[in-house]
Amino acid sequence: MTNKVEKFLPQSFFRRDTELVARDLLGIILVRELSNGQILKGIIVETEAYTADDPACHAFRGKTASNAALFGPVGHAYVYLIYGMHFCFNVVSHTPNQEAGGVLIRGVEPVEGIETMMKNRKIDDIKNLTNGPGKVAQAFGISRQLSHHTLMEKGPLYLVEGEKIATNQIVASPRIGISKAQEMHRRFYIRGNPFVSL
DNA sequence: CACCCGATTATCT
DNA sequence: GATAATCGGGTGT
Repeated sequence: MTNKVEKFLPQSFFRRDTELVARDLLGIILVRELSNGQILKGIIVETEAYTADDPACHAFRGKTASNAALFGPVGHAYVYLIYGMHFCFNVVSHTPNQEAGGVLIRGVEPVEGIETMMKNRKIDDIKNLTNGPGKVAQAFGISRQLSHHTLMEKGPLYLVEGEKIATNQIVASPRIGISKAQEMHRRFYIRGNPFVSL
């Protein structure tokens, strides 16, 4: 009869090497609280790490108005519009001696609020519901309004602890859709999980 | 299933 | 004017 208490992630979790955070975010629960009080939850199953010294990172050419969140406090959200029509959600995380960095959330396994996610996505097929960064954002109702927002406390969008993923179940591979630094293996996913994008 | 391509717009060159 | 950390629909095998 023990109540399962949601444990938030401390700032120290995000103030570490971005690649390590990307690995450790696998298995973490993403929680969305809609304005009507409805809760959406999903387990993070696919991530990508981007650091300021990486040519593929939005922060590589320095701070601008659009990538400012990447330079802001760790444990907050960085949301941007891609290809004029999709939002992508990142978790700001980097070591104290780096000025910027973040982890792109590419895939989650839906846990709660699946009906609402299907409505948001205007599809009925669970396999295509949240297996891609734009799909996650659409299913969870994440737009740029949530950029800069903290993910470390109760609110419209936050992260809580989940099941620990064994190291031997984590696969590293090249990142998707980038034209630079394709040789770096900074995409991580849970082996065999059906909500991994590729 | 694989491959190709158009949609749509903020941001930077 | 070109590009972009994507998606989904179309065509052909």
